[in-house]
Amino acid sequence: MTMHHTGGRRKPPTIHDVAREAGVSRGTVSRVLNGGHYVSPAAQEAVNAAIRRTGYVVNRHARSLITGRSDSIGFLLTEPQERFFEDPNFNVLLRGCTQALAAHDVPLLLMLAGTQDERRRITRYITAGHVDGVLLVSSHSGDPVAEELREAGVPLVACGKPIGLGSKVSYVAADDRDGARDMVKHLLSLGRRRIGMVTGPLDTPGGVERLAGYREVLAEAGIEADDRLVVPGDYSRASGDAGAERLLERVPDLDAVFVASDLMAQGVLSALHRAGRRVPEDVAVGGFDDSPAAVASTPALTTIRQPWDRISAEMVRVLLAQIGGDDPAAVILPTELVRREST
Amino acid sequence: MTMHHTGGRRKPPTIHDVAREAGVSRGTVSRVLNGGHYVSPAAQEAVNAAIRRTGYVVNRHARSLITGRSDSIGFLLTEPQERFFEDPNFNVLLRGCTQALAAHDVPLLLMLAGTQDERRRITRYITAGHVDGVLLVSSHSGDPVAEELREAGVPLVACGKPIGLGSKVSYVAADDRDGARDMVKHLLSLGRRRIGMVTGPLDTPGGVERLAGYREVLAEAGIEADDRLVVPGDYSRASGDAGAERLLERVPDLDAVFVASDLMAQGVLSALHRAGRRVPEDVAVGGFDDSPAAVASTPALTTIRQPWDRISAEMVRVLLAQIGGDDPAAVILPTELVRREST
DNA sequence: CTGAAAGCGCTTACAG
DNA sequence: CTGAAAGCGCTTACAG
Repeated sequence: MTMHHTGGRRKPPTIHDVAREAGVSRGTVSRVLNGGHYVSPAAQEAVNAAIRRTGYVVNRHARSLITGRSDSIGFLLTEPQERFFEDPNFNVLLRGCTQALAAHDVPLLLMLAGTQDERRRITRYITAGHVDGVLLVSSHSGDPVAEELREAGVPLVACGKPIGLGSKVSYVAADDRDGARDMVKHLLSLGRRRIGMVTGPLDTPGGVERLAGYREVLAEAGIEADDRLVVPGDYSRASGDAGAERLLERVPDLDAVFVASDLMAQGVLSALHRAGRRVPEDVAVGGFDDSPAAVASTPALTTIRQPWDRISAEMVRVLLAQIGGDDPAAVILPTELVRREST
Repeated sequence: MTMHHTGGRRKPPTIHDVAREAGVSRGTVSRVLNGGHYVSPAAQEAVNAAIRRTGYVVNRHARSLITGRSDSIGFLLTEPQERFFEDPNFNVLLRGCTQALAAHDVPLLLMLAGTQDERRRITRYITAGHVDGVLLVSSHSGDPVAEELREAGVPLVACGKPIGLGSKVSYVAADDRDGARDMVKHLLSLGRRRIGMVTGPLDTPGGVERLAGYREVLAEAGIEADDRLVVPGDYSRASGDAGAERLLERVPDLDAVFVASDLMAQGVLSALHRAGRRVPEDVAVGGFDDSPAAVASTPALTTIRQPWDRISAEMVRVLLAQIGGDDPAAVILPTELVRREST
């Protein structure tokens, strides 16, 4: 079947070969390639047959050179990468985006920009037109990259609301506040009244919104706000562990904890275990994310499911629309309470 | 600083602009861009200054069109993706490769090929020259993709030894057999004698090698082989759980289990817990990978650390060398026993 | 509907 | 060391 020898990378057929094979001009081949408008059925067919016979695949570099589009999308991760990679949600997101993009036959370039230097280099690369648009995932969303890209006119959609950019930048996010509300209402419905919270980083929209939801529901239930019940976390397991310790010190009789991520909730579980508290008998624990960590924990975590598959699909949809000329748009997706053993 | 208006993506400067600005020909600019050979220091400097002033960034499409190289690398994931994405090692690997590549200023294209169809499409894409080389991660390594790519002469390095391809294909792997040996020796040194094993998939080199290491050490210790002590797993948590159940049925007095992955070991821990066995008092459990799951487990897992950061770095190094003309090479990296609470 | 031709931005022998 | 010129593989008005 293959005529070339091992290691020899033969020259792929060009549009010229296809044209010769089909007995038409290169222009006609190109027209078939680009939607088949203004092409007779006969020519259409001849070209398609020739493409099949020659195994022709378009040279994207040549095409991009003239169209000025790269036909590829960047998946840009800024700020502390470790945190993201540790986070199982990240996987689902990355996989979802890659798949959604593959369905449109557009390759995804993975770009990591953890340091100031890398950020500068990648911004340059992007604004030079090497990708048609960017899916942006950054934690601390005061991120200057978003603003720079927006200003350079690069189509962009962020995962989560970029702080400070309002709706000038497209984004897709789960309804963090509503999710938090659901969880705290659930805890209240169980009869818990001294409900602590380990928050996410408060310079992120997710962190802020989940805390806001928690406070709202307690206020609505007529429970007085108590600052000792709120401790900050950074989405890491360790911060959950430390947070629970502090909570226990300050409010020994607390009967529930709402934790802003499942990973932190694992830490909370450990701390509670060390302190001899039973979950959920003594202390109910609610997480956020419905990540694999939620099922892996003992006891399995009651949590808030973020619709990651939908988030990734929407990010891709909005980005492609924007590349096609649409204006920026924000998409907020509902969450869902998943009850397990920890409450 | 920026003169363009929001949303307007202005045309980036070309080599022509730089040439005019520097007062030289385009050829000279190109020579500076490509290493500065045969260029006078004066011209060199003038060009560099012009590049800085204009903010010029090379158009890779134009360059690739003529060089025939894409200056990008594909990270190809074949077979069941879910499993990989569930696997924390995958993250470390992907991140490591992206970073190592970024250091060489070459972008990484993430390619998922879970279905037959996708595999065909992506193979075509790759052999058409859209990437200069491929980092291949596939679980069941009877994978036809590896053979196809090799035959097409695409530079390729696999993660783990591709079954059946011998050393015709480059690969980088941890020393699975030696790691397994270390773990089983450790278990023996603790006085355990009825040591069960939950294997990985036996159509993967890792699965085969870890089992081989287990058997070797038991044989060397003069312990008679007992097939009831070996149950198959597929690296999923669920298969670990099920495997431990079967082990317990068949050999109720077993005193240790060597599990071929940390994720499966989590499942084993659950099953043991349900069965009322204490770990490590009644049954010692050893994992493999030193993934985050190892620390997240209760008790924390004694395990075998795979040097993922080195693996990714080596994969990139070998691939770039091969693209540069080197012959394929295999790299085997040592593992390390990490003692925690489960043994 | 279709062909001939120009041109995208770059690199690379080829003369000097 | 340097410029002029050809050409990489494609798309896109432009005439027919």
